[in-house]
Amino acid sequence: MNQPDDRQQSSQNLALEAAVSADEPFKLETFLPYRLSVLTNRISRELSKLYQERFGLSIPEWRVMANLGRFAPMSAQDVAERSSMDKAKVSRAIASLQKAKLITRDQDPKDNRAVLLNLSNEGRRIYDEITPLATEWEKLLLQGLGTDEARSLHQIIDRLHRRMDDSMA
Amino acid sequence: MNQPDDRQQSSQNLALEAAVSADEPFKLETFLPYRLSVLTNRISRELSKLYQERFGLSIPEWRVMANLGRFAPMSAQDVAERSSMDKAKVSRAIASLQKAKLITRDQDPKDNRAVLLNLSNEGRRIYDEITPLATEWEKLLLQGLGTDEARSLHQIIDRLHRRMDDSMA
DNA sequence: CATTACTAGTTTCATCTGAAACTAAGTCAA
DNA sequence: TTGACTTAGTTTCAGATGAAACTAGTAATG
Repeated sequence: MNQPDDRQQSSQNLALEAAVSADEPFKLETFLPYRLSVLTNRISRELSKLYQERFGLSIPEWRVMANLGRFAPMSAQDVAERSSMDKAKVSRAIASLQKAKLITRDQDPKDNRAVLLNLSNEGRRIYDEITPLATEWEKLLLQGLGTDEARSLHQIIDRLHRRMDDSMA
Repeated sequence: MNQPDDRQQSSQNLALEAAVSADEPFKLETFLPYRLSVLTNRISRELSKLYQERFGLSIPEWRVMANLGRFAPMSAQDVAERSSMDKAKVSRAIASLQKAKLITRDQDPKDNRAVLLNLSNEGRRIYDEITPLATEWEKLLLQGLGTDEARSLHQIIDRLHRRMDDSMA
């Protein structure tokens, strides 16, 4: 009746276990990439309401604007790098932002392939409207943490990025 | 062409700004939801190679398997809740896993709408092959952090989830 | 029981997505 | 110069996505 379950052998049988926990069951609920992903998607979904519902901006569109608001003039390539979005996505976001007249697109005099992106006046107006809301939202979220933890989180993110740079890719 | 941009003051001026004032420019590069999203997408993309390239599993498919490996038998609904994926996505992942014979799908005797999901033998075999690799990968990633930081990160994730539960949605 | 409301899971639809092909422009080297 | 190579950005294509409609079964109320 009781089917033998040999997939997880009791550790007595395995005197020579490697230290690396081959017999420990995999715990999804503490698997960090998974946890990060669940949390982040949740946060993104919620936050995106802020600019989707009220301003009709998609996430990629908002990201382009957010980058331009801070670093314009930039090329599409610059935006893609800074935002970790692929260039097709950036290209599409740029196209629709231009159609909505929220950004301007001028030829780069130094490189005829490239394009100089800026927020339009209207784009800047919207940017100036969204950013305080975003900041406010973030502040609300971070009230779940102590300032030490918030700082710590930033540091951890830095370190994980560095780790990815070095050893994971 | 080049409009003067008086909204974004050159950063030298800002060293002494009051902490929270409304006139501080929005700093995308320290905006936490954005940073989390960039990092997480990067991690997910990289990690997913582990089960995509070698086992042909998509991210949703692997998530379903990971949940079943740990908590089966479960309904599709259970999986959706646990993994924070919407039910359509789960449904599609289940369909393709069943086609690949990696899971079994039985009627729940207590509720004819619901379905009892389990890993098949083959599914379990693959699960048992992937999980040590995933664990290993995670360990590699976490070598960027001290154990204190890793623990702290888990706690921070918990707190942010709680914060979302309470006040953000 | 009926009627109504709800839940599990699937399907449809319009949109979004990433990868790769593509166009056009710049660079390099002989 | 020319040709080979690289880069910026767009487009194409096949597949993935989320929202909402839908089907079928369950629960709650009278």
